[in-house]
Amino acid sequence: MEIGQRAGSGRKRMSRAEREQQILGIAEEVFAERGYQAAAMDDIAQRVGLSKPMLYEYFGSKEGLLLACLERAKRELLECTSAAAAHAESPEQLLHDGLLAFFRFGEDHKQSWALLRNESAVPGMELDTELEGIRRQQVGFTSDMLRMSLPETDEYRLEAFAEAIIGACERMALWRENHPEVTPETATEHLMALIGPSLSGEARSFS
Amino acid sequence: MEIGQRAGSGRKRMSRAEREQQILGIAEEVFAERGYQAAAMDDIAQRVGLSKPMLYEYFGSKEGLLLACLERAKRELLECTSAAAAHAESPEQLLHDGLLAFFRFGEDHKQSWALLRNESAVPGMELDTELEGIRRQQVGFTSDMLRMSLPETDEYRLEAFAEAIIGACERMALWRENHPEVTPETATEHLMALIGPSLSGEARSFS
DNA sequence: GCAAGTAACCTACTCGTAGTAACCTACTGA
DNA sequence: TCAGTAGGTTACTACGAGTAGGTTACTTGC
Repeated sequence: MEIGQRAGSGRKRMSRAEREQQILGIAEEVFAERGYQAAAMDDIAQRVGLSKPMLYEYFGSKEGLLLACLERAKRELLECTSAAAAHAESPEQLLHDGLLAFFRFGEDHKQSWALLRNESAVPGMELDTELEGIRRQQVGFTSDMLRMSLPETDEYRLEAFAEAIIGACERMALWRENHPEVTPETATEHLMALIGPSLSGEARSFS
Repeated sequence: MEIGQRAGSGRKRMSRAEREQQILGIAEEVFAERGYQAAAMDDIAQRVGLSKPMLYEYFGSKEGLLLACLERAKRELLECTSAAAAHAESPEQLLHDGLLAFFRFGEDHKQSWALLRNESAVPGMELDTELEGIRRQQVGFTSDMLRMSLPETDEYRLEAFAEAIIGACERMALWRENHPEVTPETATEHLMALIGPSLSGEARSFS
């Protein structure tokens, strides 16, 4: 069957961990700039300077590769926001700093953000366990911040609030893309104006 | 080249408009149950009882077909919410009724909702003009509701609030899928508790 | 009633890309 | 020095989006 075999001759061999990180970086780049569908595995492999089957060896499938990228990006985002909120001095400022860090993340890590904003472009089930775990962490982290402001509130409502706030953030981040004049500071200020009042004082009940 | 040609013999011919609606219905079904990627044009065509090229004749591409489905679903959603809000008697109730209608939509139109919740699964640019137009309408409609509660507020902030609230709704609707015990009424109550306070009285400013 | 025109529809392809089988080679350590 | 293995390859298959080019059935003017 005449199989040629000179291709890898001059190339550098890397350890699994090294390659994994290198691939993730390049894949994030390609996914971010072309979108999930249009990004071809062959293309990614070529940019890495490797052949396609290696990508499958490392990540199992195209979806698996995307998932790994998303996971890394999400973790980064979570780290940014929680780090920023670490030195807050009041519950209110805690939330404020977290929001601000979130909006700044989009500007400081354009590539990761481009990936995350299209997250749902992942094809089949987004019920990936690993990813869901990080999502839970986000919600948990947000709930924790809220608990400072609303100590008497039941957990269920806290979680609902957390989901709502995360959703609001995501959508506002998207909105900001069409309105470059809206700075992270302004966006944060708007959001604080919307949800701030309910956090200072008892949340009222409408039934 | 021996081209066969008995396939359409017993089938009904339909006018363009008729077929279009029929195709949209079935495509929505297939997209909703399998997701965008996994849905095959051949499969949709077969269920319609038509051959694939006709789908391309009518909608240009797979993405075009999805877009048409989304458009219809979004219009339905907008109609539901605006109809529900029509008989409200106070600004507060206006918002309440709109939110409630939104959450109920997910239960009453499961199929359309399944489509909308995966909206971003549309591959390339989601900058489709038609779709963007409907999105603007949603934001506009929400802004209008808010304007009743916050007559003195500048338009920019109203739009920001609208985007944030829509985002919060979407995310809470997703959250509800993992928590079937949360009724539309409860979800609405949570959201009203979160954003209600800032709508009654002057929105404060954090700087 | 019968062309001529057109709207609706078909079969049979091409082509790109995800994923796989089967094989190779450089480095490691006993 | 050579067995074992981690890292790598080429050359496929499978499948689905999109297309070229032809056919059937309905409509309309004469």
